[in-house]
Amino acid sequence: MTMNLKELSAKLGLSQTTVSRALNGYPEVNEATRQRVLAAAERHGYRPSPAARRLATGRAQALGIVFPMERNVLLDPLFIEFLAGVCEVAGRHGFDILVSPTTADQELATYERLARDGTVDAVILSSPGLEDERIRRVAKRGFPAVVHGRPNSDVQIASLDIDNEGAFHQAGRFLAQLGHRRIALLNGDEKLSFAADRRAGFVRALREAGIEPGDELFFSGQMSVENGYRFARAALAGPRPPTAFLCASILVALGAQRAIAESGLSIPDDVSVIAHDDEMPSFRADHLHPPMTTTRSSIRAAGVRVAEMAIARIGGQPPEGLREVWPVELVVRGSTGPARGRD
Amino acid sequence: MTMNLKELSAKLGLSQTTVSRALNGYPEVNEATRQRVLAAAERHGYRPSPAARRLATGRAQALGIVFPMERNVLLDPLFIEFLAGVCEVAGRHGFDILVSPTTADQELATYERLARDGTVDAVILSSPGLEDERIRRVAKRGFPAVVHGRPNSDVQIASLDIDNEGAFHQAGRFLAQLGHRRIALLNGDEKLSFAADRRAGFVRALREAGIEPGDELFFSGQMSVENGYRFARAALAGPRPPTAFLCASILVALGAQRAIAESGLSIPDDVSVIAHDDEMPSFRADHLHPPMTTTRSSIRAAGVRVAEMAIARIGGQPPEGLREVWPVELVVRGSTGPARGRD
DNA sequence: CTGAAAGCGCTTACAG
DNA sequence: CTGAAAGCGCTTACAG
Repeated sequence: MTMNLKELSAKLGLSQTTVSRALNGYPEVNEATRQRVLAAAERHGYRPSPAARRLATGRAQALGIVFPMERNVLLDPLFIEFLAGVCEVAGRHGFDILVSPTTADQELATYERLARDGTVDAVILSSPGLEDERIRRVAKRGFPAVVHGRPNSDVQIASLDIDNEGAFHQAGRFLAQLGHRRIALLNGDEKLSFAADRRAGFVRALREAGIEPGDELFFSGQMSVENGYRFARAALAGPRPPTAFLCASILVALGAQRAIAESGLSIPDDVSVIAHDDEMPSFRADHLHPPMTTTRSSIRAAGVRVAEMAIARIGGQPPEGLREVWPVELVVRGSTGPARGRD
Repeated sequence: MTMNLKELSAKLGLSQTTVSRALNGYPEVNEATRQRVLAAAERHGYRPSPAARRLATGRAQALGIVFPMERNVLLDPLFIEFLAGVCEVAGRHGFDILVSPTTADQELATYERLARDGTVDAVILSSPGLEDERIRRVAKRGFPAVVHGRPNSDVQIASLDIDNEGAFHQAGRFLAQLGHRRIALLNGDEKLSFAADRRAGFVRALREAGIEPGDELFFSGQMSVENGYRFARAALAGPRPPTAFLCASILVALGAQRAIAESGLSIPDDVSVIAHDDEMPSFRADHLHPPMTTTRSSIRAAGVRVAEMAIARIGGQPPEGLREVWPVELVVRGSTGPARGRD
């Protein structure tokens, strides 16, 4: 039916061995022979069977991403941008992406299945809920894996994270320098490490500026428009209404903007706003009104780099050299300004 | 190294044939034998090699989704919800999901590769940019495939779409019944069929209500917050400011809300707003202020059903019976009200 | 530079 | 109810 190695070799009057070698770019093949083989393969539309190759070589030419179905952090729109980045690199290298659905209680089992099965050559641990056990077990197997996030420093595993602590430290310091003393933090879910890190950076900035953080200005939860709205509304209605907001995402900021407008306040005259910006094409910080000051880091670029690291690991590169923490840039736009002397 | 069929059979003192049959639930195996085999497999942590099984059977136990990297419709946050639905079903049936990245010019080639390779057992054509050639070629191969969207009626292929025409007809009629005569359509990119269908439904509603659609109230483009803002602003600044907006998504409506507020108008007293709601957990229509009237259809449920259809196709069910168009519900909430007599 | 042959780990007629 | 053997379509020592 469909052209396979055997038939192709027969047509060429060569052995399967030689044809296989010619096709796979082995050096010991006569150049004229190789050309003949390549031409014939092209002409007959020969495509090697991935299943057979996989069985013979033990390599899958695929990257695995486990998709935990209930963990709504990953159902987050951000995930698609990250995936786009991973796909970009994978496509360039001829790798497929296996998105393996799983429930939370089976997550570890799914990783181990992928690792043992040979269904994929490497696994991307893409989730901010970094329970150490999961990472530790994957790392222990020595199976190529890359964490998007921050593993404990004693675990031998490739990883990429952004400097969440530094980002919100920078943002907090900037607001303090503008004279803000009451700054609300509209954070992501602080059970997740990225959000905890951001809080730590923000608190450090406050301390350095001599501001004692008041608990009523801390909010944490899923990064959604409605939480942004709810949190900002609560903050503004409280006993010490903030003059500035630091938001975990553009979506959160969108909700906050609305609450601020409803309170009759304007940005940046009455209230300053900074948001973390993962560079989602559908909600661009520079298209908001006013354009928003952000801590910026492309989550798509992170996907690109994580995939590159995964492929490097497959190629035999050890995890030690593959640990990166990206600095985050503060991009000052129109949503921030000096605090009004209402303190 | 790792436990395989051969070793397991040796330990049991049985042939590979019998062990394989016991494991795969074939009826002709003695029940006692089966129990013994199952127990041993469990005890030794035996997992059959997917590559070997695939080579032997020709089935991959995987569903393919081609991910066109530039087509930003798919980079859309909606895609992740759709994918979540697909994953849910795939997981239940023991299928993996292969997300195959591709560039627009190689899209067809990627489908055909997946179809021929046996890398996947079925393909999900998940994109609103339904060029007929692509679908027609996939359909012609007879390879199991399901379209998320509306193929031409003469193409023999399984498909699921929502009734976009009916949805916006319903929404348009509802607004007209409330007395609105100047209604702005903030549509998605009308080169894509879902958006073209929505426009058609809306125009039909206008005609039926005796309203001649004024061109300056039609807007079309990527469904983003900023487009919602830009379009609504332009509409409100025009010579015939609308008293109602029909928006292609919650994101678009979010932008429109903001433009409306900036114009000093309030919802629903001055202006009514309806949006199409794909039920993204991060932007819930009922959590907006005021809660938004929507045409509602769960894109995640669509993912679920599309995956089920794909698996049915793999099971041999012919495409003829697998064509569904889901009705869309109009959910009336607080963002719509009677038109003020300003006309 | 080329080839014959074994092997990757399963499934499945076919025979008993 | 069970087994010996061929086959799925590749790759890769090993020999020449």
